[in-house]
Amino acid sequence: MTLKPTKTVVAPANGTSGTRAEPPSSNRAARAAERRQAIIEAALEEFIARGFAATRLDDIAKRAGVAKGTIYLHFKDKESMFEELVRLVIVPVVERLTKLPPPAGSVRDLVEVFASTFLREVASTRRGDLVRLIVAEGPRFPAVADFYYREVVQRGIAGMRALIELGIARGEIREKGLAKFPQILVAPVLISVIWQSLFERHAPLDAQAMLRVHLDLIFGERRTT
Amino acid sequence: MTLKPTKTVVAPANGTSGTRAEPPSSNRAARAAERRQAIIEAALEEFIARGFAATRLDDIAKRAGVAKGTIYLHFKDKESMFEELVRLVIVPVVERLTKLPPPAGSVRDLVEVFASTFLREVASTRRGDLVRLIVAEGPRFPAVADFYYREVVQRGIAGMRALIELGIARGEIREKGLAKFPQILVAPVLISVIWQSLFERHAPLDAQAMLRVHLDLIFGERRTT
Amino acid sequence: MTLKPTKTVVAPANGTSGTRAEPPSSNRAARAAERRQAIIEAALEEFIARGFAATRLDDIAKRAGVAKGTIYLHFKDKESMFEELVRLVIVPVVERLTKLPPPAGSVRDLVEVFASTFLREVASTRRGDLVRLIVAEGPRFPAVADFYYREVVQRGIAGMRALIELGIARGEIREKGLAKFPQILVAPVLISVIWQSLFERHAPLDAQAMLRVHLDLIFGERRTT
Amino acid sequence: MTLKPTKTVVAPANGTSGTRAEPPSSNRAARAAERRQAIIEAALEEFIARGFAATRLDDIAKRAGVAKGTIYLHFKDKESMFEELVRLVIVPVVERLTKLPPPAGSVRDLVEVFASTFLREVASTRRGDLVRLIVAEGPRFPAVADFYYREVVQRGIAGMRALIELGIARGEIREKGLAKFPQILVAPVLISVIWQSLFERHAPLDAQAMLRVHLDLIFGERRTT
DNA sequence: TATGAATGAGGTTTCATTCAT
DNA sequence: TATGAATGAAACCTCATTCAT
Repeated sequence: MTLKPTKTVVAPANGTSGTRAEPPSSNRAARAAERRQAIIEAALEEFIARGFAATRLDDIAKRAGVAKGTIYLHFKDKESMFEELVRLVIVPVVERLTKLPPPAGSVRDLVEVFASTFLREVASTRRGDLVRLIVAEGPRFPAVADFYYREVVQRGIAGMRALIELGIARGEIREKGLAKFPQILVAPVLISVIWQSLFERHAPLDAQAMLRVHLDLIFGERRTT
Repeated sequence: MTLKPTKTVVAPANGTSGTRAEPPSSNRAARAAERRQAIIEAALEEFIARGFAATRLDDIAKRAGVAKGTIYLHFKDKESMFEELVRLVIVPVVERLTKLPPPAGSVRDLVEVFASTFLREVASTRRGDLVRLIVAEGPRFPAVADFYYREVVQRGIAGMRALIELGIARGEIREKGLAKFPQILVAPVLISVIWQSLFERHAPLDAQAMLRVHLDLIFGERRTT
Repeated sequence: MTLKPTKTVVAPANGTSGTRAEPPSSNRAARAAERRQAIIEAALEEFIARGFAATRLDDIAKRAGVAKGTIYLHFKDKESMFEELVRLVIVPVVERLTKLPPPAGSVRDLVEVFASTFLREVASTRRGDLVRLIVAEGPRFPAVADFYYREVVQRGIAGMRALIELGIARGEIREKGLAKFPQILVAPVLISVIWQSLFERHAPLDAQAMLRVHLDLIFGERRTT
Repeated sequence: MTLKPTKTVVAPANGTSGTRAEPPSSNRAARAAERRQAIIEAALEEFIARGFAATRLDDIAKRAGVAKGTIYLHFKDKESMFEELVRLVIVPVVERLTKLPPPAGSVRDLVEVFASTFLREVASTRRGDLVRLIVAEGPRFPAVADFYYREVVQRGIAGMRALIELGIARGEIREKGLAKFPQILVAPVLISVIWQSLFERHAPLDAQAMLRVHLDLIFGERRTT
């Protein structure tokens, strides 16, 4: 449950840090941090691809380019690796989103910018699959579901609700009941994420377009596109 | 929870229940069908509770009250049992839903009846978890995802689209873009299902109420409650 | 801690039970019991030869002629196998010893018969090594030490004390303090057991002769050898 | 196998404790010897507490306050560390005991002083557990058993035998057979050591008192306490 | 048809040992 | 000399699958 703040290893003076498989970087601590990062990324890929139970630590190690034992220098066991992983990936996303919008312009613009950013940065990336992973494993990992609820869902709902109430107050939103169910606002975004994972090859979905239609429903049709 | 379309197992009239000391049914074929049904139900419970990989055939057998070997008399292996299971559970639901609506009254009424039925019969039952199970395991079981897409999603989308177009034609629905994204119509329902599984203990969600608000968005506020 | 009374599988009607590696005996239960017995014997050998930690379940399985998994059909894990093993081996020995002596003749004769029996049946057999095993692993297996104390040591001490007091009352034993330390009576026996395990190849020890000298010390020299 | 009493580690008189910030000793050699001693003590504790196989070098290192790698600067590997350890601990004890008694007074006094000293210095200290450790690991470490036999047992037996023969010659000991089995003389001491390790919490044993009773058996009851 | 004991491949985890720093 | 991150062989244990009864 402790958060292990990713060992904010300040990139060593030489600029050669960063991407994987780099030649031996400056000091030991930095190399360790690199390995850790490689493990995290590899684990995320594997967990997303196979789910928790079907993921083999062997594969994670191989993908990360480390020995199996090395994983245990960074994580207590498979289970806590999974839980910590979710935190490690979610936290920076949440941080970015919370400090995002300089609240200017109409509520609709605000929502649209926000949702578009989310779609761009989450829905169509590995992090989108993470959402599906949480949906999939949540019931078996209450700690993960709890964390996700507290850090993402609850805050998200609260933020949406504030926006909706602002919209209602300003007359941008007609449907007053919406304030009770901010989930409706983000429903299509979640649908997009899941759709991409499961049905993209059957029928691609233009998430951005769908989002605009949804916002039209809420805010009324746009005059100027 | 009991699913049994199979209920056509009405005990045939012969009294030859003889061979051993079993209480309920009569001939071998019937007993086999019963066992099969028990296995299906047990497997569904277990798969939903733990996911595919973490489910043990041992537990399924125990829950079904049969020996482990018996499972292999009915299913080739764990994987095909899972795939077949999804079909077995989905098919009757789809059948029921397709022959549902005596198409009378307004489109909104139609949608509302339909969605309410769905919420009642699916979202708040074991079958709701099945949806989450498919979301969870879909990527590892393309056959399942494909089947689900063909049988449920595609038809559902088509049906929704027809309804939406009818609504637009009749003037009940203003937002014409909706016909391109019928997903929006069902988005809150899916949200409900997922919410129940993951966050119910944090914050219960009144799915029916949320649905009404959503329909208000689409059809305009109801005059008479 | 439960004792699992060795599944007193009454030897099947045919006399072909018993020693290992027998061709498939009558019924399944019997075969299972045979396997169980083979595992117990193999485990005892291995634990004695290597100690708890250094013993590999793989080797036990190999020696017992079963697959690794089979062990887990009979024992929860390595640790409880070890603990149960000690019980399984000790119980019958204790039973035999407790119902042993038809109390006739002098105390010395009684003690000598008893101790000789013990030396013959325990000290110079695999069961002697078991004593050393318990000495070795006792501190890490309090449950084993406790069981051994309750079942063997405490009873043994009590029995010895009764004998000693009888000897004192009859005038066979002069040293009255002995009743407070019955351990002295059995000390040479234990020494023998340990000596055999460790130093036999350096200098063999005639346990029976040593025992006689020790008894001479206690009861006074024998008139007739 | 090298023996290094090393206790010549008296800090040399130079004050050049400089290089880093260590409190106690002065030059490199001295610091190394200190570390070595710390490792030895830590290892002894751990081996006694857990046995050879279950002891982790990690724990030894931690307890000794050195890094894991440092151990390998002093010992070839775990196994030879164990063997060397036994020697290192036993040698000084043997030395002390061999040069102990200025042989004066009765044989009984001699034996009593000797055994009491042993009980005080060995049986009730960490070194007592070492005896149990040797009993436990002896069969797997012939080198250890051999060494122990040569250095301790053989000498001890010889010494005891000499004393016993002296006692017999002087008429202090009646039982002539004792000379053939000096083991009897020390049996209660060994019993004490083992008893302390295994059963002390069940029933404490007054080793000194037991020893006196035993000596009374051999030498006849004491007239004057 | 039904059983469940038996199997053994394969997974997670530990830990003695090495080696670049 | 000392470190401790990294390794990977090897241990324990699980569980899908088989097959004699």
